[in-house]
Amino acid sequence: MNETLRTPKSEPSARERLLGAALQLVRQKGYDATSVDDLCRAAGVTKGAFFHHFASKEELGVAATQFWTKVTSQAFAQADYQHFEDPLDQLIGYVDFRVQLLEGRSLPECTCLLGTMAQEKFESSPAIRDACFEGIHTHATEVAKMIAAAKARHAPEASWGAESLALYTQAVIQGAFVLAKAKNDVALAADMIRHLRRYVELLFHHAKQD
Amino acid sequence: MNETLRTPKSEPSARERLLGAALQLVRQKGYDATSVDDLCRAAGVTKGAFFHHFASKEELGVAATQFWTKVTSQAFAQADYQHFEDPLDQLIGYVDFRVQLLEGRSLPECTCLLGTMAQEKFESSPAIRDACFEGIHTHATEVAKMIAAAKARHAPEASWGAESLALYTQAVIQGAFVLAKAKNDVALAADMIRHLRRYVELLFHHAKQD
DNA sequence: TGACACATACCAACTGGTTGGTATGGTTTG
DNA sequence: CAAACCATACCAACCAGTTGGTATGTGTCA
Repeated sequence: MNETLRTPKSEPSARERLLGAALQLVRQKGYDATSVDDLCRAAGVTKGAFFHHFASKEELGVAATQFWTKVTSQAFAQADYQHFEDPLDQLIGYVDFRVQLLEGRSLPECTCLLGTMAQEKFESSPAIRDACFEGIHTHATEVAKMIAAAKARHAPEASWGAESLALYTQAVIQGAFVLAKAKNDVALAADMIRHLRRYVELLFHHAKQD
Repeated sequence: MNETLRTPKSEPSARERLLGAALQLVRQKGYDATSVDDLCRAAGVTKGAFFHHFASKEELGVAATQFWTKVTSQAFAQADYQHFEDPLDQLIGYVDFRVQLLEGRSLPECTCLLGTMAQEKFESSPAIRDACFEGIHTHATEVAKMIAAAKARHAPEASWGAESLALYTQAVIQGAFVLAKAKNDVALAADMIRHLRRYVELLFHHAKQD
């Protein structure tokens, strides 16, 4: 809870190194296949340090989702599309940004920790499942704000809901990752997200023509 | 290779029982978390039988994807939408059918083995990854046939490709499963797939208005 | 027809290695 | 000093895979 209170400027603490290793390894190998020893090795700490900071592997899993949400939300907060005036431009800009995030990255680097862990642990660990959904929901809420504003301005009578569409954007992105992993081809994910872009455009064009 | 040559009418062989158990358990607990002992217990056979039929756990994983593809493709072949005359009606009917498949089912029962395994093993097992994509690709090709026919009749000038859209339908469905698992709510998946339905409608309505 | 050869299907018990987790002791820091 | 931090050594449970064996065919040839 009192994170990063100890090392103001120096290198990250063991806890943060473990969390960083978790973001990498879990996306690469999956949660179950990533052992505590793997995490300790990658973080350069021992098992004693691990269980000093986390009561269990599951607790690290939950903490990793929160760490992920913190790190990624910072990246989105600094993206260019945030400065667009028209919320519809912001929304389209967000979708394009999601495509940009794929460029030059390998699959483990550009895919989502939350979707990976949720898919694997939804039954066996409610704590991790809920933590994953909370992270997704947090992000989707930000997207829903843009959508709600764009809807108010451009399509106030539309039948679809802003939150539902926001969740849909996340579903498409998660599904794009699944298919990209299966084909072992990041470009496939970009192709899928471009369909999402077209859908958003059609939703608003369609509304305008009403 | 010479499957079910031995028991013409009686109960399924150990091999098929193991594959059936794999469809259930892997969707429920994931591939790594499903041990060989788990599979043997569920199938009512011993470990010796397991390794008589499969050289390794990975080989069972590959066989399970093929078994899954066989079973599910039969279900789609018998669905009502196949008899619709207009290929666009078929396509919409297919999407609606995917929603129907969710009703009254728990998450492990209605989600896709291929997406689950691909997400988990895409890095650690190329054999399983490729087998998953083959299954997805096989199904997507069937969907692409409907889309291509619908496009030829209703939107011949459309800029999007039939195969790309077919893959997109699968991406949406996979992503819907991921989010549904995270929220632990099958209804969310149905909501996502209804967005897909709207997208398809917009694509063809839009083309008609050109 | 009967006997031998061989393959398939399956089982119980075991093995070496890995797993998440613990017990304990030492070191740094406020 | 006391608390936070971290290392070493260790454990019982579990893992995929192996072993040596039995039971039941199935094809072949005298």
